[in-house]
Amino acid sequence: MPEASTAKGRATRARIVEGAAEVLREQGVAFTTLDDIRDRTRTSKSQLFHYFPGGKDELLLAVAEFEAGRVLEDQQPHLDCLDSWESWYRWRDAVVERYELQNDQCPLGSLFLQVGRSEPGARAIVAELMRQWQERIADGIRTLRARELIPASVDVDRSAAALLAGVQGGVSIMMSTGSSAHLKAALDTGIEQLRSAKAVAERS
Amino acid sequence: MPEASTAKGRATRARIVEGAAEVLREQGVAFTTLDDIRDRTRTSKSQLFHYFPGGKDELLLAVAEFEAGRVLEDQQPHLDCLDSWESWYRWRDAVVERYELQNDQCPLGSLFLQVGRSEPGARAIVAELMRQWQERIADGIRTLRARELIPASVDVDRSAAALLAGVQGGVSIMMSTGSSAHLKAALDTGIEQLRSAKAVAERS
DNA sequence: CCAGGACTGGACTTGCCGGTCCACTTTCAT
DNA sequence: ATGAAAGTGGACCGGCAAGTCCAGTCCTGG
Repeated sequence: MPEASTAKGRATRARIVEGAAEVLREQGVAFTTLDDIRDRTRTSKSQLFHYFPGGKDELLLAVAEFEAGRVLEDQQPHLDCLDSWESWYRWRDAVVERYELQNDQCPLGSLFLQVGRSEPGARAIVAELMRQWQERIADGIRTLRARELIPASVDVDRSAAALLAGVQGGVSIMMSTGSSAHLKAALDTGIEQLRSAKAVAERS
Repeated sequence: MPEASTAKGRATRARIVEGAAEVLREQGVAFTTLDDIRDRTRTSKSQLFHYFPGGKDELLLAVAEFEAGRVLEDQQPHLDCLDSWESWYRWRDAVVERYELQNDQCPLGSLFLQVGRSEPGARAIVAELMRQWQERIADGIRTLRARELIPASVDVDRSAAALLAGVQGGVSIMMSTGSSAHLKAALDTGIEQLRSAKAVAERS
């Protein structure tokens, strides 16, 4: 993978990835051709193959990486300070809003399915995103525990895993139904479970 | 959509759908051609188009319907009697086992992404499956409430929605990571939340 | 037994789309 | 300034897979 060595080249490469991401979100991987991407990014076939010698697969992989980065970036500010119940609800709102905006397109999900089997790289990208995301949530839960908002008995990693699963499921259900009800339900019950953990612990 | 009018015809149609489902699970929609399906089902192009005049899309839709049916069928016995904590854990085990077996293939997910945008029918199938599935879970929760294992204050529909979201997310994460940890975490914390609801209610 | 429709086989067409090629222009180091 | 390397444009190729066609064969009812 020959990295572009001039400023112009790097700009073109970036333009391709971002433009491709747009088109892919709009049309879905299955219905997007290199020509669509070429049109959108005002480039030519040779440029596409110049920057991505591995062809479409390599380009899709780059887009997947790009999109994966954005997922966390968008939540960064909220994920960074999950230290009070209010902050957890702010995060909740941010997640819901983010996915409501890009109504029924989960760029990563579809990208993964397209490249998935052939490229182990795609799996790695998604797996790594999940790992980081979950770690951030776990950090937030640990903060709560440090502040004694929840008891020490809470299984941090399992709670984080469950919460993440709820978000993923909420999003994927939203894609077929168009409604964010499940996403909200998952987030709300997940947070409430944490909040109620103290009560449960104290009673026993 | 001319339904086959002879026994032989119906058998062939069924063979096509079931065989196509197999191939699709094995290779993924993106990498499956009509010829693959033709080979597997020992049929010919003309038969494929005879039974599915709408071409590949129509066939994929039929497969989606078939797969959707199986999802609920497989859980039917457990979903039907969610009346004790033990039964909930049996259901949990059944779900985990089911998805661990078909390791990294969510037939519906990928089918949806392929046909999705073009055919509103695909959305409808998935949405309907979700609706029914959630309703079954909600029924189970209502049973618990009727037996006073959980307090009346529990929001049945929201809890069911959250649980379903957790399952969906757990499955989709499993597809990229290969691990069922998230699915288990989501199911376990979901059920535990129900169990602890009584404690929380009594304390307040 | 014999029409007529249901069903089957597979060769053929068609168009799309990933990928290649090469001629050309721009950039930049010396 | 100049030539090599980087970057760009777009015509072209070739294969693949969806979809068509028609010539059959097999049921079924009368």
